[in-house]
Amino acid sequence: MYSTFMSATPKIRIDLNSSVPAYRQIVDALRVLFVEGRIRPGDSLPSVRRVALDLGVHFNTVGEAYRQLAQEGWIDLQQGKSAVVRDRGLPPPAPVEQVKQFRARLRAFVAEARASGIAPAKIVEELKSLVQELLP
Amino acid sequence: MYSTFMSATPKIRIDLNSSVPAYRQIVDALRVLFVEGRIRPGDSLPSVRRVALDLGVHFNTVGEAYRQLAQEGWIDLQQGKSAVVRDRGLPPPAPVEQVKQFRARLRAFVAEARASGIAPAKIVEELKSLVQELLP
DNA sequence: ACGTACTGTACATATTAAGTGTACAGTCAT
DNA sequence: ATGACTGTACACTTAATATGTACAGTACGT
Repeated sequence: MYSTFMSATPKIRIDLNSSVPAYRQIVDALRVLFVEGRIRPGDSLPSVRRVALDLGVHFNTVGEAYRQLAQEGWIDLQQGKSAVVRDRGLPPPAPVEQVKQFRARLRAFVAEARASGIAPAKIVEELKSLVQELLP
Repeated sequence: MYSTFMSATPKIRIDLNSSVPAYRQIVDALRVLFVEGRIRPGDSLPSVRRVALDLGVHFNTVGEAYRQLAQEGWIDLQQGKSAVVRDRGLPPPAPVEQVKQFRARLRAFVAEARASGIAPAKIVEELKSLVQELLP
């Protein structure tokens, strides 16, 4: 029988000094891997204790992140088994209100970057790079 | 004597149901106005009570936002006077580490948008729009 | 069948962050 | 001086986050 394994334990990094809570950083980091296809349906995630050890947080913190991801439809959780990535079809199209909110938050984000001294040229570079990845 | 006045009270909007705290939403919204030059050095901000009333929060919450902005060098605060926007030269160039962090957070942000059902085309549109504003 | 070692989970507690209420102190115009 | 406006300080409540500990399901070897 083939063993279920993860395509190399995904390495994520969080900043314990950040003002954004650890469990949300974990959710964000894993969601990036899902969206970008670096972890795929059928793969399983490392255990909450393993991740907790790697990141330096309590395993319940990771558990909360996993539950959040389950609620978003990214993974299936079942007690005793490891968390497995699930095939989450296309999400329903977002309402316009949410698009507006996205625009506002994006602006705030870029403004913060500019304010912190990141050169506009650098920012443009990053934005363009993302555009490239999204187009094809 | 000329009255000190704000170039039309800047209207900002926050989401009281959001998971990001109100005072930080206020900081973010005002910083956008500063960075984009919609509020300029010499202008004064509406009082903490005025803003609080508009947004539906307590004035101490606004006060905390103002103090944060003062610390970032955007405004001068003095008891008894209204908050006045200050000329904050160019920020010192950000270290590479911070640029990396910007990239990561930007990715997380876009991933969240995609996951929530915002069409990639829409996202690209917004990104390009920002690039346009940053280039000239 | 049983034990062992691994999964995620539930819940009480501790800690920290965020928001509020109220009183205060400075500025300015009248 | 007085009144009406500024921001501020601090005690307090509430909510969010993180942890500690005990539990329950699953897989696998014996």
